[in-house]
Amino acid sequence: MSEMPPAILPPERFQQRLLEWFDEHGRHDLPWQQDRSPYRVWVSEIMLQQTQVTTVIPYFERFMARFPDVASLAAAEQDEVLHLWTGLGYYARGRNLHKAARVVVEEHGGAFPVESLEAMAALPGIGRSTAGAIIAQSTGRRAVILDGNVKRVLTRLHAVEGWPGRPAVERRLWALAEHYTPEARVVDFTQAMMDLGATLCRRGQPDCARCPFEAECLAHARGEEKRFPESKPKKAVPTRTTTMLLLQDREGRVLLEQRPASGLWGGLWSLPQFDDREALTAWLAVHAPGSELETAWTPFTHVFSHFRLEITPQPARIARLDSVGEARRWYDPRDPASVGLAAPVKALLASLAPFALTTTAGP
DNA sequence: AAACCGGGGCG
DNA sequence: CGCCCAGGTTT
Repeated sequence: MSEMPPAILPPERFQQRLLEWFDEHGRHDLPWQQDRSPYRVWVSEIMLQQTQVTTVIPYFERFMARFPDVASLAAAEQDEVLHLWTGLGYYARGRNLHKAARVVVEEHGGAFPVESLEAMAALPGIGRSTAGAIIAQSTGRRAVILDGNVKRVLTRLHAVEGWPGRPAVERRLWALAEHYTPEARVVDFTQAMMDLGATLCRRGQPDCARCPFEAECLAHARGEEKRFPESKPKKAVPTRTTTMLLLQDREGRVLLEQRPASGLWGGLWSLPQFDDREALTAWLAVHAPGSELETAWTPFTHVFSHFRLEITPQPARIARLDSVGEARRWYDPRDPASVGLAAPVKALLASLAPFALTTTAGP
């Protein structure tokens, strides 16, 4: 122990008061609290990473009915696993769950390596906190957890400044979690910390009046409980620009390109994109000679989570194009093919449809 | 509409 | 390491 966190309450008193609260107000009859095998705890923890308890319960029950143990899960086809995951979201976690089951069977003889935090955390989809939760809940051995609920409780109790995603803040929170975690009754203690965060120390409307730590909570003393944990600093999002080619043939059909399988708009169909007008005209000269450029449309902005994309639509006309090659197709706005379209492309094509009709019907 | 969430993957 | 991502739910 290099640096002791400031002791608001000695850990023994914190534990005692938390467990008293848990005995009376905690959740004791969740499906994964019966028969706490590593397998059942693991599946529940992975499901709970992304979804609330009430939603998870029916998924958990269906999952256990079909895959009662790690061997049956490892033997299954990935498609069936993902089928049972449908609606939960984050399908990468369903895939990791399946992968981890196979690792447990093939490399650990079918038994979860619960004697080793490192071995647990090496399994796909299991990090430090989830590894700690599985070990604590399934073996009762002391292990520390730090999920979103625990982070919220600890940042408020100690008024920990800074976004918990920052490594320095996260280290502090792990030290605090270490500090408070007992040797005895670890199953109840970890569940109690999560329950406290989920039911009283909520993000939006914390119920401080019922909290066993109302008198000690530093954030509450300052009247600032809602300020903790600090939210992720939102950085100024950069703006990128692109020119999209709206190449129409005589019938008003539009040339589309399929995006690479991974990355932004992976596998979706989009308009041919260029950094600027010069790149676009150069491409046209090679691939669609005889095209006539029309006046560019007014640029508009499509917002992503991490950048803004300013799109300049550049319409052009061509009499005929002999071959469009692989990963390109003509798209008829009046008879849309059922393909995935990038959102702004869909909007552009929709705005195009009436225009195409009038021009083909006109003189 | 924005914030949230644990771990994986990438530069 | 620092940053981004997934994708459905909550606020």
